[in-house]
Amino acid sequence: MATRTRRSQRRTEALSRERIVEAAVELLDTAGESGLTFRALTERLATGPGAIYWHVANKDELLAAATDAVVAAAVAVRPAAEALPTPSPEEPEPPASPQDGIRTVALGLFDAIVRHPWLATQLAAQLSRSPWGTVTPRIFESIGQRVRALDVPESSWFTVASALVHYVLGAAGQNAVNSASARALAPGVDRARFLDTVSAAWEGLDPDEYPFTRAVADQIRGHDDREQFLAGVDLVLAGITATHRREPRPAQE
Amino acid sequence: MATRTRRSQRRTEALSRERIVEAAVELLDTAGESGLTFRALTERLATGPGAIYWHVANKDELLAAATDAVVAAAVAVRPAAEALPTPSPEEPEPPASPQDGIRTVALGLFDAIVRHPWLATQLAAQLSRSPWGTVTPRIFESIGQRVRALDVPESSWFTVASALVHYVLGAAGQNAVNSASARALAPGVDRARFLDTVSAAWEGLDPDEYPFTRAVADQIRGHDDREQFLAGVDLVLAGITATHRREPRPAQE
DNA sequence: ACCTGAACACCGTTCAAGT
DNA sequence: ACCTGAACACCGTTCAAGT
Repeated sequence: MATRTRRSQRRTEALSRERIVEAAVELLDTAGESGLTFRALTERLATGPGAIYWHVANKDELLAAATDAVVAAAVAVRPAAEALPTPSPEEPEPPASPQDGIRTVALGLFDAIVRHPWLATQLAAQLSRSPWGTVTPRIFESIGQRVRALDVPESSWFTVASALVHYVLGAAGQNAVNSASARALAPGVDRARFLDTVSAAWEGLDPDEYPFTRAVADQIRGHDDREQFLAGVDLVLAGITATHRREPRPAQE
Repeated sequence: MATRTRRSQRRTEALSRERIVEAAVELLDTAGESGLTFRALTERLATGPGAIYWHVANKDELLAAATDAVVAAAVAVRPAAEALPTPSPEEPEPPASPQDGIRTVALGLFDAIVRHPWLATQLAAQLSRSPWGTVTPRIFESIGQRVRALDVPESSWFTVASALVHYVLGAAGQNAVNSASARALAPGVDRARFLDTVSAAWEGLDPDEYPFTRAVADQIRGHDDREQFLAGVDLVLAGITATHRREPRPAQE
């Protein structure tokens, strides 16, 4: 169907790395990870594979660029909820707490993964392939700046920021795709029915091997992904304040 | 080189799903994710592709099975450090705290990812593709059983266990592969030099955009992955006990 | 400097045919 | 029931050739 859709409509705009990455993200969003091929890309951009390879080294680099673009947009969000020191010095809104800032950044990443389900896998791949890339520092910095504003000794900045980033990525990665896979697996089925399916599957597990999972199976039914994600963030935040109190409690070995 | 290594040595053993998965894990360990192909697999098993497809539906299922096998072994570890109620009722060792149990399970997964770097990406892929698969319940159950032993109200079991699992997967995924990529990227370079490279790269970032990352760049130099991973686990554990105290503190909206 | 498009090596998967 | 292996469709990547 749609036999050879010629997309020569706007051959006007010159090809650029930016346009290629943009097309890649669109392709990933609409067709999934397996949908991003150089063939599909050339058709969409009305060009040949050689043209793409002029701007991008290979597919890995393209995936990294797509991931970075989406992450950059996600962590750069400075919503109304969080009032950072504004460029315009007038109207000094009451600055939000660093905790709220962290919640905001975390939710930004969470929502980004919901919008772009492929991000979960790509994030893991990117972070593991090159921690010195652009993706890691971007996320780390965004969280870290808020950690600095917390009451944490400088010697623990790295550990605390890392813990937060790790939780956010782990949770966003798993939680968020639930909603996506609910859509993907059964297009007509809504979220509630999807959760019912998972819940039922868990209740069907072996009672001897999976007592806990079975016990909480019904808690999954009504739960809200974002709410639970935030509850986890708060848990980590509570751990930070509990661990790094005013009085420097020496580690009692 | 090694022109057509015939592996007909032990054509004796019959092919089985188990042997295939085992070979797949070995291939992933030695040759990386891109090294696992049906061609390499058929050569290693001295068979044809059709034989493999008789036991395994497709590559995705094979990857899922390989992931599950490694995870099962990782969370099943019951080291001497943690004394669960033993099958043999004599010699009742002092039972370890649930916190220690959680640390043990977390470290087990951490170490598994260090030994099998491909696990980080696969875990993200597997968890996102099918939360109703075997991998998620396995990890969830292992952590959850220890959560139940903590002083947490039942209504929070699901949230608390999820938070722990998310941190562990996020942290293990990112942290662990650092050591692997250090080896992969520069075979002769040891870990200390690798950390130096990352640290130097972070120090070279834009001072305006990355003040925090630059500030902690030198903290990365001497840090121990496992130690930091455990510090994060303790942070979450501290948050759990701080949030769920004896006196049921009503949420003051 | 930027783009074209045929060509190549390789991959996952299928299937008629064997035992 | 289990295995063989040729064949197919498709993929990432290259490169001589154009402008």
